[in-house]
Amino acid sequence: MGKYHHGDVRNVLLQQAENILTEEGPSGLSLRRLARLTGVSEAAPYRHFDGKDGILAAVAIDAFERFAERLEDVAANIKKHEERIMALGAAYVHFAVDFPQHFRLIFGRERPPLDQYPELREAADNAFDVLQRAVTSVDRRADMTLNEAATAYNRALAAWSRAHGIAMLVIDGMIVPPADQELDDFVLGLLAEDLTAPDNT
Amino acid sequence: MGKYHHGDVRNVLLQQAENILTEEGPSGLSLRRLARLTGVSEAAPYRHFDGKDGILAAVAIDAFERFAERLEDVAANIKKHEERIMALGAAYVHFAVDFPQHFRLIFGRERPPLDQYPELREAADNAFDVLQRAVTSVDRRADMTLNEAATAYNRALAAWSRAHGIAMLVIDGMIVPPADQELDDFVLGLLAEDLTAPDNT
DNA sequence: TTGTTAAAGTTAACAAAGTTAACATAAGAA
DNA sequence: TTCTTATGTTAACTTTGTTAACTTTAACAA
Repeated sequence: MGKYHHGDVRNVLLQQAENILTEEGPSGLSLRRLARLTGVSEAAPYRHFDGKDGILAAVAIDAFERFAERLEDVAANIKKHEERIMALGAAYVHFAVDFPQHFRLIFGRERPPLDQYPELREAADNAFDVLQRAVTSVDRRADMTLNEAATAYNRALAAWSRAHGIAMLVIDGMIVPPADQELDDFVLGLLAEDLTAPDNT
Repeated sequence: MGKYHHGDVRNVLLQQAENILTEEGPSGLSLRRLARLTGVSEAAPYRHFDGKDGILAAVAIDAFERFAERLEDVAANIKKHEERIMALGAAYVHFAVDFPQHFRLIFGRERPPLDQYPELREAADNAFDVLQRAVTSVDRRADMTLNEAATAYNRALAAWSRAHGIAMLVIDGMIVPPADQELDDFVLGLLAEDLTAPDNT
């Protein structure tokens, strides 16, 4: 009775998986439910994916690519180094807020192990390379001292971890961005805080 | 045949749950397995906890308390305000590294909803209060202007999110602290980075 | 002491999930 | 055409969360 070989099952499954993820997160994504929604038998997904982790990996690859795209867009359009770092941080958080479940998937425990999915590892590495390059591009001069290079690296880590922390806490609802302010401005303000400076005004 | 009322089942279950969590994370924690390990029937845990979420909540409460204790210890022993913020950040990350699964539990999606477990909410609020107080204590003067208060708040958020980001990325293996440096020093260095400063040395 | 009751166990069952095995069909190569 | 492979299907097995129904123990009132 079922239509065999309608040729698009893999894509339909993936799209449905996206939908479920977006609405309910990885925990709501059950293979059987996915199959039912797609109108296919409950074992069919196994013909196209390596079990549940396989599907999650595929979705995560997609998410990484979208993430990297966004960051690249921002990085490409801003010439000044300091500004670019900041804008990247804002874009990082903005992505998390726009696609919280995707963000959680690519950074959380539900993400399938990178070692088992080479394409996933590639997608992840690519996304972080975009960050790394954009943050350190100006600083990576041939005549850098070791010390300077280390400092540039540290700045990259600092920028990254700050953005990441804000992103996590915001999508977890532990930090609530003020309603009367653009999200990006709020983030830029937090990124710019200097904890070593004396606290006047 | 089974010994009835040996009186300590709840505690034993909780301790075993701790063990499993520490070793395998929340996903490895199955109620039935827990019961088997404890040497009790598979439905017994339901007499002591409100299902799986109930057990997770109990473990999370414990984790929050340990977390808050650590932070309080640090905060109490450092008088200078700037130093205290930094030390708190380091302690925050240190806790995450020492108890990654606990940290993930109290901040991740596996944590049962706070609204359904008042004691859990209380434990969470308490932990964050410790942070908030320690970071803003000096700044919360009666004669503060609105602007000054807002700035103090922002500094608290900035410190928190930075520490949180570092913690997350380190326990996820995306940032690897240098082996030749104390973890605390590494964290302090990252916290102190000022992204707005020009990048010399 | 006895009888009652509530707490703390138990077994047995249900539904849902991931997964695999065994079988069926369609498409395309030989 | 026939054979092979990719793609489906159904049916089973295992584990898990959960609940219902029953049993035992401890505590306590009479």
